[in-house]
Amino acid sequence: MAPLNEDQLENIRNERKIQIMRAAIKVFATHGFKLTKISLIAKEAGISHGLVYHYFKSKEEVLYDSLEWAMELNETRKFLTELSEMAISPVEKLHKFTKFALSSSLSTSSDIFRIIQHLEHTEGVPDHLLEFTKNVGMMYVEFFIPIFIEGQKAGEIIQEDPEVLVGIFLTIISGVMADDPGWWQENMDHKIAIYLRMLTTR
Amino acid sequence: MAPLNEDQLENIRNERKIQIMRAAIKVFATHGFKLTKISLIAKEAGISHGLVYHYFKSKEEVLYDSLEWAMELNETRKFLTELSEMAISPVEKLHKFTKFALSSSLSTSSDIFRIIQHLEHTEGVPDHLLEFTKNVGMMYVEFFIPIFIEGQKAGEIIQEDPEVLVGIFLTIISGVMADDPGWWQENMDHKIAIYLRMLTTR
Amino acid sequence: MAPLNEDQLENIRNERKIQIMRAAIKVFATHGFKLTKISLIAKEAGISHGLVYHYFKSKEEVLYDSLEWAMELNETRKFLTELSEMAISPVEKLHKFTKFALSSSLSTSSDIFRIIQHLEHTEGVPDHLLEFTKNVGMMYVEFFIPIFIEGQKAGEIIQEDPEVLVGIFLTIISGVMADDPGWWQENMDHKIAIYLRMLTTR
Amino acid sequence: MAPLNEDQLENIRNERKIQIMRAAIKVFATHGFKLTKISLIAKEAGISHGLVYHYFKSKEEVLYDSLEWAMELNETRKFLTELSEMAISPVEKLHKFTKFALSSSLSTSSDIFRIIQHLEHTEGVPDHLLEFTKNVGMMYVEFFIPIFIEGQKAGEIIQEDPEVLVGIFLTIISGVMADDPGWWQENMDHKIAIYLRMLTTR
DNA sequence: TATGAATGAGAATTCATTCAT
DNA sequence: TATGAATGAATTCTCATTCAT
Repeated sequence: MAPLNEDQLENIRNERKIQIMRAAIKVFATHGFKLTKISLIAKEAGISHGLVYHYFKSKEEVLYDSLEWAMELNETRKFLTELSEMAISPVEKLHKFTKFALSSSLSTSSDIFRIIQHLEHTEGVPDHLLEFTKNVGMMYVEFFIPIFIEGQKAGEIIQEDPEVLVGIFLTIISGVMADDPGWWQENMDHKIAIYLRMLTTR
Repeated sequence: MAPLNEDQLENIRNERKIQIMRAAIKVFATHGFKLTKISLIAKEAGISHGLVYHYFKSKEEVLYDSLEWAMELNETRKFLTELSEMAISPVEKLHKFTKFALSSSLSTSSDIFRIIQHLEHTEGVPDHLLEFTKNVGMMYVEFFIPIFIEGQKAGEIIQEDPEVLVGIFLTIISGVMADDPGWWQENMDHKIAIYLRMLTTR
Repeated sequence: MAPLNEDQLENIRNERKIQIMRAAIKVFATHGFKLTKISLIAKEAGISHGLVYHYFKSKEEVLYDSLEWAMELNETRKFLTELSEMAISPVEKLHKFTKFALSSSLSTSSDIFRIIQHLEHTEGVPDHLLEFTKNVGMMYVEFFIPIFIEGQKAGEIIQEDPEVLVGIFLTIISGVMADDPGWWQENMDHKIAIYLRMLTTR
Repeated sequence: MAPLNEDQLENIRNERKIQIMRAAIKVFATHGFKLTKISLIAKEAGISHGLVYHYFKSKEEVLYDSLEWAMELNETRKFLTELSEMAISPVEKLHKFTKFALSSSLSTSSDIFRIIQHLEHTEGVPDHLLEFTKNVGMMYVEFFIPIFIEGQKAGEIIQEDPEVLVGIFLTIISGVMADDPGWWQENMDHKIAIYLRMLTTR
């Protein structure tokens, strides 16, 4: 067999990396940074722990690269894009988003959420990671502000400072996702409807 | 010189123990069980790490005793009692409670909340601690159910299964307290008012 | 470069384990369980203390596995088998055994003896270890009873309850091995001959 | 009441010291030096652990002083003196001594034995303690040599180098005392009689 | 003289990281 | 690229010793 050419090698390398990062995201989300053992990531990825250090310099780099990678292919971002293009009312958009956030507890996107929340409450997080988390938060806010304004224009959403409303809307979702998403799984639509009453006119 | 008499010793012992437990609650709330270092509790309490083991058998006992102690003097419990006796409407009670929960972020009561949430999401927590956390949760639910029913009778609160309403009300507060209480400090009354709209009739 | 193949790894692993167990037996024999420091075993084995935990879960497991391993290759057991097949008189067998036991003071077999005695006089030894020690003791008794009976039939050994005789014979050897085997090295045959007079007719 | 005079104070002081030393001998005999906790001695003596340090500089001094004290009032020494004055045959003396040694397992004298044996097998024992142990050993040897010679003259004891015989006699007793005195308690006279057969003519 | 509170050195164990193969 | 052997820093817990009262 001819030796693999560089591109192919690069591909293999990338796939290995992705395999590790996918595992890392999952494990970091469950245990947080400090309590995540490299050996657990390795096990989850089905490789030896030594190999992790061929692709990443340190545990911290595993985290950082994994987050970056996860954000790039982020389903949430995709979901937001799709959402923005849907022909439904603003409040229906909020409903859909909330449902997505709470029900996707097993997907990468909620894992990212959880990791970022961990980081925000952790001391000694390196600057570039902190900045990263801020940016992610900002992305959401900037996405929802126009939707809220639109909702207010349509008379669906109450007349309050949109930033405050988005803030309430997102901190609560974020808190709930981190705290007890399980509770919401049953009768989710109904519960979300109640939840959104705080924002809607009648 | 005569040794200290029994009362004096008892006092020192009690005060030291409380001093340690107060520190422990704070540190456990910040870092969770596993990541809390005894040395940090000791530092926070201003004593040597060895002394902690003079008063407690193990890190786990520090946690358990501290939680028990904190629950006994629990401001939340006291607050609930006072609240139940106030001559205000049910919704106003919910408002007051929410405000108390979110504003007391620097006090012991929110620390307890946070610790218990940590424990609930942690594997390998010993049974007696798990039971403890369940009981605390139950206490809140049982306190609020009657208030919601009363509110529904008065036409202030929407006609939904009270258990579901209490569930939403408490999971959100709990999640928010654990996640980002800081955000709520500014303009708290206003934000709470919006928050409660999800429960209230118009 | 290719990683080591499975056989090579298995070899390294086994050799290291044996290297550690050999060191452990020696150190446990000298200091007993509690006072044996893992760091000392590691030093004796020429490795870092961390590596011990790569091969064993805990100090207790080091002890247990080492004993098990030592018993399997146990020279004493081998010696007993050989002894039983020798064409010599029962009393000569006792002589040979005693000599073996006392002269092998620097070998693994007396170390095992010593460790087991330590364990028998120690509180809080886990059950599986206790059982282990009992079995070893029983093995010896069961081996010697027939030899004593044979000696009695041949008129070489005095007519007393064989169990009592074996008991005296073994407790003394065991005590002496643990206490002061050095004293016996000089003129051993002569001393043993005197020792055995307590059992023999004339 | 008049204050106690100096002699009385000295007496109290001495009694306290003795109370501690008595406890210490017992505990050291059971656990050996390193594993003996000062707190356990204190408990056994019914005092606080702090008080031990009023009477002794260190754990080591507790051991040394206790041994010295125990040797001075030593029942064994007394027993030896009495024994030497008894109007019985040398072999009967050996029998009586053996019985005393093995049956006094609950008395101070066997505790001393055990402690000394511990020390002999322990590294890093300070010189003055080592010397002490040697002297004790010598005392026994010197006491028994004449008895053996007398026994040989009387034709009761076999014609061998008395030093060797005393050596065998004492190392075995010492070993057995340390190892498993319990086994001998039942039918002791009978067992001792067998034991002494190794020394006696027929 | 007496107590037990307080300290800190030392030992078991875990785990990120490096390295030989 | 891949493995897991090897190291050592960090953390929990114990206990001799000191000290305030």
